[in-house]
Amino acid sequence: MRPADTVMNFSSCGDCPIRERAVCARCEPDELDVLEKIKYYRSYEAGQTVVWAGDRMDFVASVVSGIACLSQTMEDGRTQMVGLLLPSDFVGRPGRAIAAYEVTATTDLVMCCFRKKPFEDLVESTPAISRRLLEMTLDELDAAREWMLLLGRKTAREKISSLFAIIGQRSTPFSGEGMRTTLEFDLPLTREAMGDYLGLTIETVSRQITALKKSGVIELDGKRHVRIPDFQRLLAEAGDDSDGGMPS
Amino acid sequence: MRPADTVMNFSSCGDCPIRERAVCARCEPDELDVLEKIKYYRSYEAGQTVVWAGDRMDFVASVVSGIACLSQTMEDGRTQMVGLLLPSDFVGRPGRAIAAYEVTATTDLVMCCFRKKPFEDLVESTPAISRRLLEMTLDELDAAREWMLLLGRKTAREKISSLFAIIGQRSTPFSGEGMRTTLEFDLPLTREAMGDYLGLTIETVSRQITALKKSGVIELDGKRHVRIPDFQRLLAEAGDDSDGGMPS
DNA sequence: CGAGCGCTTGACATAGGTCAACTACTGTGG
DNA sequence: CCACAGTAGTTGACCTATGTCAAGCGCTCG
Repeated sequence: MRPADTVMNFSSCGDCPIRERAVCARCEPDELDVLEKIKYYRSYEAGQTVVWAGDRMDFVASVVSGIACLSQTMEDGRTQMVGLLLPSDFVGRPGRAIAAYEVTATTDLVMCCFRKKPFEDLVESTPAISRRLLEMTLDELDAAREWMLLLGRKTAREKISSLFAIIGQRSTPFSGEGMRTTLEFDLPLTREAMGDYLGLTIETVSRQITALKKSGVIELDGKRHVRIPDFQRLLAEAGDDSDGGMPS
Repeated sequence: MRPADTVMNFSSCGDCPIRERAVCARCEPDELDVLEKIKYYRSYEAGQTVVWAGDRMDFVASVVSGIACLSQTMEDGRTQMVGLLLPSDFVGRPGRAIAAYEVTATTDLVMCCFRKKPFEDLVESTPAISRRLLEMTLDELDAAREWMLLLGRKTAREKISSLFAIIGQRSTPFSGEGMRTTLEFDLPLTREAMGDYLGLTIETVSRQITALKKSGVIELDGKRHVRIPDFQRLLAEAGDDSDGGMPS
């Protein structure tokens, strides 16, 4: 089975949908020209594995569209997601040849890949890239630490609420109009992926979603479509001090 | 009460004990000269708070000696440690004015501080610093993700074993001689700090330590001194695939 | 139609949390 | 030197949130 032939209705970095937020966001036109030369696109179908932990990884990449998961697995099969990669997020570590985590496509996925060696050289020579990379890495570190609080100290109900708050906020991109009170989105994750992300079993995920529905915090339309009638209420359930858990 | 007057038996960057690993590790002598001008030392006693979450923070710093903890607290008081800062680790985020986490001195602590604005300018103008900072941030991100697996999926016994494995390895600095089978160190953390780090209560920490002692995985001398007769056995108890949980 | 997958629900088990008592130190003041 | 109080840690009894195991539903695909 071949990678999905995702429609790509753009051709050059200038029209790229993640131009403003990806690792190349700060590049000047001449720097983009250099990037163009070493970049190529790859598509994956939902469910496919992009890289296995321990594999040699000869590229780094930006997520262009779709969602990818970064996860870690213990010998006995317990797994923990350690990152949820949305469009513009960066995959791979410059300077490391072997992938530390498994990367899987959760939905159909398009990535903009750069061959590793040339990209590493560019990081060294192009401050616009290395600065942006540092900034993005610091953001990821903050997100990871936020997640540590969730994993270590929150209850199952708070965990689910937090996840919905994050997905809700990120899937209503820059609707700057303050915090809209009502919100609607499709869950891009299976119950199992949610469990792996939250450190819960699939059954607990299911039960807590049902419970949140019963108390009116969320409304479901089918299994995947979620409506949040009162976003502040959701944040309260998440145990968050009103910022939805995404420090910037 | 004033900060502890810790003995500092070095005076310039050239003799600094963390010269090889800190954010300044890659600097040339002339670059160090610039750093010298904006640096100053601060000491804290065990237990003191270095910065409160939400406070304005006008410096960034390297830990020179002692141990600091980074932690996050929810409104109702639940707290989670999100970082254990050992000598050479970096504190603060360039580009951010407000501290996102609380920083406390767990032992007596000496930090090499840089005023924030001049340091940020240096990061922009000195590739040796920005590169090292990126590298250190990526390492921290890896450590945070390793910790997410621990918090989300490990049992209490595995958590304690993992913590001991990490402290054990880091406190036997570069004894390159492979993995010595036996190992000995002092715990720099109270039971409470361990609980906050591992997402456990103090009682569970205590019980699991007792249990590990009973099964002969560890030996105690007083409350704080730990001896590991068989390090491989400890790693096995930690559920780690033999690397002690510190990817580099 | 049957198989398989994603999800839900129930009954039950248990790891870890909670509450409370107790020990062992350590420092303070009389 | 002796209370004394305060801090750090341990242990026990009990409780509950979450995991485990098992059954079943409602899709979609072949």
